[in-house]
Amino acid sequence: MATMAVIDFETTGLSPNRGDRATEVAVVLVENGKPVRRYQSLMNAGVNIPGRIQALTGITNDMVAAAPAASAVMREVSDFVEDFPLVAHNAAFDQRFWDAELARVKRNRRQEFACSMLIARRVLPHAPSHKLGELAAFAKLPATGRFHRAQADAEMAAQLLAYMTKLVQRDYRIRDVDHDLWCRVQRTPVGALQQVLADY
DNA sequence: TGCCAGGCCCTCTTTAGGGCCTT
Repeated sequence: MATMAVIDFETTGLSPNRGDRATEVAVVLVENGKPVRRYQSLMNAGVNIPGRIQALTGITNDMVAAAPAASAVMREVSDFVEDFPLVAHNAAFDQRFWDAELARVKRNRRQEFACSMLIARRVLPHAPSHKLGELAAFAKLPATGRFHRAQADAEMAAQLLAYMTKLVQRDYRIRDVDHDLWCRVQRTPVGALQQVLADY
């Protein structure tokens, strides 16, 4: 099975278009559902972190002030990710920050994102919520650390993906559940998974 | 203090509105 890169950003807010910046990034490279390499770093973008965000993530202005420059971290994590296809929970969010922070170091994204939240809505339609933490509890996944820290959330998203991989392998007898299949799943209309995967 | 964005998805829909997710 090809390698996938599960990524998570912590940021100062929701929108890079409104000046929000990344404060931490973590990537877990997974093969056959198992983590094989990890990258994590706080990053200093030289901007203030609002108090409510510091309370949410536990990442303070002092922590980020002592961290490497955002530009250096983005070059490093971009080299780490290479061309591996990306996965994130609510990937539209992480994709916006990945693209925006890469653009600041004159780089471009070279691969597609799959979204574990869109996949979970289809594979786990009866979960009470599709928040990462709620899905982790629903699937009884082992704890990875403090929620809303990049490393813990990337590890949890990787575990969730492995959990959903096993379900699809079991229910549809598809041996090689790869990134292309996940992209197909997230484009599948909600409720139509069985029809779409039955003949895969 | 409360809000901000953007895309998906459902419904009391499609000439729209609002909840869910991410920080």
